[in-house]
This record gives sequence, structure tokens and C-alpha cells, in this order.
Amino acid sequence: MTLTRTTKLERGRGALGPALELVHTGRAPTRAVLTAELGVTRATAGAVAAELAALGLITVDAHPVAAEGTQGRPSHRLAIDPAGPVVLAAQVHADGFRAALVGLGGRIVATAPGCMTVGADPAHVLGEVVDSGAALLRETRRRCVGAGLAVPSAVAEPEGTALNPLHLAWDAGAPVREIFSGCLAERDIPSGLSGGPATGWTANDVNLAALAEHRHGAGRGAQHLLVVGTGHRGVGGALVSHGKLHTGSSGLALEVGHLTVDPTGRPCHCGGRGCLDVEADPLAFLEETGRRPGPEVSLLEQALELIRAEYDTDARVRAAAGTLIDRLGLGLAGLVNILNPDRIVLAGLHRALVDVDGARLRGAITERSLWGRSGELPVLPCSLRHNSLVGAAELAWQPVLDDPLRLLPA
Amino acid sequence: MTLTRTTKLERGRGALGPALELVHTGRAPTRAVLTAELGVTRATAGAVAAELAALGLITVDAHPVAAEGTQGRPSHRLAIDPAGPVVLAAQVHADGFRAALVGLGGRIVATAPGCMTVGADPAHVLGEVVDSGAALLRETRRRCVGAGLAVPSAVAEPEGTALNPLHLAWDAGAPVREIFSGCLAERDIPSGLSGGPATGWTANDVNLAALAEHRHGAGRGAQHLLVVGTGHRGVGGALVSHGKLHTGSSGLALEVGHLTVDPTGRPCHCGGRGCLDVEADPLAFLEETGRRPGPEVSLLEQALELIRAEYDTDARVRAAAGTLIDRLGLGLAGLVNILNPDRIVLAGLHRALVDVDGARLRGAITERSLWGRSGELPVLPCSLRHNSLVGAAELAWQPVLDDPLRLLPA
DNA sequence: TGTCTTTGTGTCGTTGGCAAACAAATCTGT
DNA sequence: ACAGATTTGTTTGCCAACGACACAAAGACA
Repeated sequence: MTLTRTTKLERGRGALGPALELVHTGRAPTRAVLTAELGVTRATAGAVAAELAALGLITVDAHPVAAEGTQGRPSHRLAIDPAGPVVLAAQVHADGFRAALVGLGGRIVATAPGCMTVGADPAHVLGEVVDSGAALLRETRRRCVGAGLAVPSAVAEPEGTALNPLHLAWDAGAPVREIFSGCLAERDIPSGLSGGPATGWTANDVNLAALAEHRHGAGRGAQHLLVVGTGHRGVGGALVSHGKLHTGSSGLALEVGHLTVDPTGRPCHCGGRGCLDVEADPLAFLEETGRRPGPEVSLLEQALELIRAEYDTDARVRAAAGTLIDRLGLGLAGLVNILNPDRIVLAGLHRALVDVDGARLRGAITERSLWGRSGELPVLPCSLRHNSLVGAAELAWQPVLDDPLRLLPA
Repeated sequence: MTLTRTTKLERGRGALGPALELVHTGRAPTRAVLTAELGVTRATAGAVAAELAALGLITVDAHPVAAEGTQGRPSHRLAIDPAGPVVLAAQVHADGFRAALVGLGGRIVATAPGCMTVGADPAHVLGEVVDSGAALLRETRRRCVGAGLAVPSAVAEPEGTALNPLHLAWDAGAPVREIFSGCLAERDIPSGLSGGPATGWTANDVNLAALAEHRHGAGRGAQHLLVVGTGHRGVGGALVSHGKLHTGSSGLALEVGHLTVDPTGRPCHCGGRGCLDVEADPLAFLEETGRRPGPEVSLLEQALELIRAEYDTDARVRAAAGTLIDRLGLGLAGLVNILNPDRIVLAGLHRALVDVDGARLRGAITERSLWGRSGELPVLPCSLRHNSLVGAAELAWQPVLDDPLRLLPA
């Protein structure tokens, strides 16, 4: 008679995903905290932690050390397994791309920048991106369990097409997700998961930056996080509500670039005037300062450098920053009235603006937003270095976070 | 030895809530459909249906009749028990109030309008509202399991205070939910649920209208439903995302009245110019037609009557409607770019506008919204008579839908 | 009438978790 | 040093909530 014992490892399957997410986002430093956060018994939490450790995703330290000022038996520390699997993450922008391997917890394990041939088509660029990632995988000999890509364009759902890749010289409507997935398949990047080949998860870069900031950065703990930022041209936005990206019904939500912030302002390609896209992006800033943008580095870098180097010494730079802050504040106030976020995080050029005069920005928002608690609404600079890249990794990690048992044995 | 058998009725507890919601929203006409929608076995679905019937919430017909053109054994029909419990729902507006008893399925069982003393304070008004509801309960002898209230003001969460009850002559910040709950307790309206006294669920009327339209009306099945409408003054909005109201972090989301639709337009009390609130509400419409609004009935009713009676004959009325449609379209386009809904439902005056010239409104939205599929975006009139009232009932039903076992035995 | 199709019901086994008793590890006070 | 106090981890027993399966029921169709 075969006695199939219900082993401890088979318990707690339902809580595996939530538990991994807690460790992933740093909200479960110890097993005791995990127990409380999951709302389960110590027995169940123990089984869950053991199973995640058996899957090679987390580590449970063998010899816990007591925290200071606490009584009782010290709890085992939980941590992301530093030798665990990684995902391939990449970000494409106007000047080039960056490929990386990212572990759980949003930790970048290895990364490499790449140049982009001007005018190259998406298949060519994404091929280079995946080649670069594959090289990192060979160097580090890490197991890969997914791939994610951030692009500076709205991405239509569920097709995965790039609708306005203006700064990449790609065709509008290019099937980016399909192309990326194809590149992964061609180069035999395994999915690492049960059920099908590797899927190249693809989304808009600001959306992914927001996701990353919510899970690992300045947006941590926010219920309704609004992220607004610039790349090299234009302004993008994203909303993370209750931990999930609000992408809308077809991925086109938070296209905030065409909020009107100056009815008499610059004409915009959308047909209107004074849109945020043309009034509060790096080019607009450079124009306000009276400088001629040079072709050597990106507009964003020129703008950031100008603020860094001359904000304290050049009144024109200060005035330009103030002008952009007021416009941005107007746009944000409109968004606050519609979305009622409990935190705002700014990226790109806007991050620099809140750094140099956060008070003015907060004032501009409060002045135009309604009965809210906007005075108490935190407006913070983003806190992660490569937030779109980390966000692309989040996308790729999501299936694992949803059900860790889908991981194939190493 | 006591043999405590696991009876059939104790099964399927976890699926009770989802099952009741399916019947409530009309998505489970038969037990077979319920089985498929829940994704459980027939045995479990049977147990769930039996338990809901035992709770007095639904009926399972004894002698099923085969549907035409189908083979196999006919499935039992599921329906809301017409003798089941009700909730007390009420709506307050500038001219008065309306109290009602509403059963599951959004069916209004009994209703009575009420006048409001001009300038009366909230405690007085809500006292009359609850008295009116209590009278209906005595008349109908129905069991009451909750109470909900719709107010024409933003309601701050989690406090439940009315932030801008401009049209009610109430103080801004009046603790409406607390007052309503107090009135219920004073009059011994039972909660009908385990755990505590009756709670007077309270929310903004447009939000509740949106919830009602999503569950029982023109918004059924939408993933991201945007509702915009007028009461007697001003413009309100609401978003239902994946079946849940997006209230934002403190209940103040979708305050769409201050979107700018005409930079050179009327001054608004918010300090700006040309806000939707003053450019697309019933007063604005009446002004555009050149009529002097009379004091006898509400502005909304005057506007609706004017459209009904004179749209076909009076060019000035048509022109005014066109002007408002264009402004509304501009505002909606902005919202579409931010929220990316897959359906728009219009209420109040805006419902009449889409009725008389929906094509113009759809054109105005498409023209200004970006790379979306806005051409395919349905823009519909609302379809429920008292949608805020039904929405208030939804609020009160929610605890029962979440866990029907909280219902106390009759 | 027999067969097919679909739906409802009863039985059994598995699973995922809880409760409680116990064991372990550390702090605190004497 | 030693005895509680406190907190955490582990083991055992148990049970509710299902699914799987076989069978029964009720109609359509030939």
C-alpha cells in the first residue's frame, strides 16, 4: 500500500503568490511579519516560506539574529535568493537601448547599454536588444524566466502595438510585442514557465516606471499613485491603483500630454494649443531659457545638465524652471481632480523641477485643485535609477508572482 | 458516537457571494449558467443555489421548462426572490428627496417622493427621509437589510462628509453619513446583518448612478465605464473600473466639473474660466437659448422640457444644444485620453443631448481624442429611471453580496 | 422505444488551511 | 545562574470546501 503522505511542502499553495509578492516588495522581512501580512497561521506561513525556498526564489536564514529591543525568539529573515532566477528586461529610447537581467526585488543583476542605428526598424533594434540580453545571460549563467520591454510609446492592448513611437522613427502601429516575442523565440530564450514559449511582455515606459516606483521606489505604499514624467520629448503619465496599473480598456489611459496648460501657448501636433506635451517637456524648457539645443546629447540630458549647473547662477534658467513648474502644476491639478491620487511621483525633467522648487509646484497644484486634501498630497521625485527597466522586469515577473508553481524546475 | 455529517448546505460557502452577484446582475438566469460562470462543478453550484434559496434571497423554480431549440434536460431557472429582503435607498436633490425600498436585481419595490424645506439642515432632511422610508417599510412589511443614500455632493472618504453640497444649502463638510446613520439608529431601522447597527452608506449621486448603470443599465458589461451627467446645477462624473467605483484615495475622483472647455468662457467659482460646470449644465443651456429660467421647477426639468418640446421647431434651441454638445465633447475627449473607457453613459441633461444629436457628440469626442479607437467607443444615454436611487441601494446591498452569510435569519 | 444530450445529485477522496499543544530561542528580573 | 515571560517555529489532528466520478433525471430526436 502506497502511503502518499501530505507533505508539508504541498500546503499553502494558495498563499504562495501573495507571499512571494510580499517578499518581492520588501514587505515581509521575516517569517513572523509574513504570517501577519498574509493573515494565516504560523504553520501555513512556515510551509509557504519553505516552498518558496524550495523553488529557489527566496532564502530563509538558518541562524536568526534578534533585533534590538525585542523579546522572544528571533524570527527567521526572509530574502530574495541572490542565486535565484532572473528576467531579461530592456528599455528602448530615442538614443539607444539598455538591456539588463533583473532579479526579484527589482535588483538589477547585470546591465549593458546599446546604441541604436538611426532609423532602424523595430525588428532590427529588438534583435540587437535580445542579443545583448542573451550575452548577459551567457556571461552570468543565470536562469531566465521571462522577458519584458519598455518602449517610449503608448502600447495598444491587447494587440501590443506601438501607437505613437514618434521618437524612434518606427511606424505607428508597429506590432512591438509580437516582434519582441519573435526575437526571443528565434534566439531560444526559454520562458522558464510551464505552458508555452517565452512571451515578450511589452508596455509603455512611463507606465512601467510607475509600476517600478510603486513596488520598489518612491511610490511604495500609495493606494493611488500618479506618475508623470518626460522622456526626451513629450510628457507621459501613469496611474497605479491598488497595486495595479490603470491601463484603461485598450492600454491608452493616462495619455496626459494633451492636457491644456496654456490656451494661448504653442501649437501642438494634436491640433490644439498649449498642450503639456509641448509646454512642459525638455525642448520647451530649453526654449524658455533661450538656449539653442545642441545635437550632441539628448534634449533631456541637456535640460538636466542646465538645471544642475546653472540653476543657482542664471536667473533665466530659474525663470524657465518656474514657468514649467507652473504649467506642470496646472496639468497635475487637473489630474488630481480627476484621479484623486494620494501620492504623485515625478520622473525625467519633472523630477529635476520638483527637486529645485518643490514648494512652488505643490502650491500650483493646491491652488487649482478642489476640496481635496491636496495640501497633504505628497509630490515626490522618483527614487529608482532605471525605473522603466525595473518596471519591464516587473511585467515579466508577474506570472511568477501570480503563481510561483508555474516555474519549471531549474 | 455523534455522527456530525457534512450536510449539503454547508458546501459552497466561498462561492456564495459571487453567485449572488451573478443572479443580482442578471448574468445567471439558470443553474447551468451559474455553474459555468462560477467555474465550479454542478454539485457545488447546486449547493450554492440551494443555500441562497434557503437564505430567502433567490428562488429556484421547481418545474423547469425547456428553452426552445435546446436538447437535454432543462435547467432550473434562478430568480431574485420577490418576497426577499429589501434595502432602504434614498436620494436627496435640490428640490426634495425620494425614498424607496429596493430589492436585489435593482428592482424598486416601493417609492415615495418628498419635499424639502428650503434651507433645512441635514439632520432635519435626513430625518424626514428615513421617516419616509420607515413608512414604506411598515406598509410593505418587508424585511430591511441595509440603507443607502445618494447626495449631490462629493463625499470625502473615509469620513463620509459632504464637501460641496452647494445646491442643498448645507454646510460644506457636513458629516452626512454620520447623520444618516444616526437617523437610522434613532428610528430603529435594523441592519439585518450580523455585526453592529445599521450603517447609512452614503455617496455621491453620480457615482451611484454609474454603479447602477453598470450593474443593471446601459453600462452592463463595460470594463471601464465613464458616466458623466448633470443634476440641476454643475456636472459630475464617475468611473466604474472592472466593476468597482473608482472613488480615488479620498472619494474625490472624477470631479470633472472643472475641466476647461472654453478658455474665454464664463468665470467659474473655482477661479478659472469656461469650466464644464458652468458651460455645460442646465443653466448654461437655458442661457444659450436666451430663455430666462423660471423659479417654478428645477433648471434641469426646464432644460429637458425645452429640448423635448422645442428642439424640432426652434433653431435657437438646436443651436444651444449644439454648443453644449461641442463643449461636452471637448470635456469627454479629455477624459477619454486620461481614462480610456470602453463605454460612456450620459445622464441628466447630457442624456437628452446625446438623444437629440449623438452623432455630433461622438464626432466631437473622436476629433479631440488621440490614437484610440474612439470611433468605436459607444456613447449611450443612461437607461435606468432612478439610477442614483438604485445605486444607493447597491451600496447597501454590497455587504450582502460580499458575504450572504452575514444576513441574520429573518 | 431507444439513443443522445444536458442537467441535477450522491459519494468519496483530496486539498488547503486552522487550532492547539508543544518545542525552541531569546529577554528580563532577581 | 536560573526562572518566568515572550515570541517564534513545528507537529499533529482535524475539517470545510471543494473536485472527480458515477449515476439518475428530463427532455429532444430518429
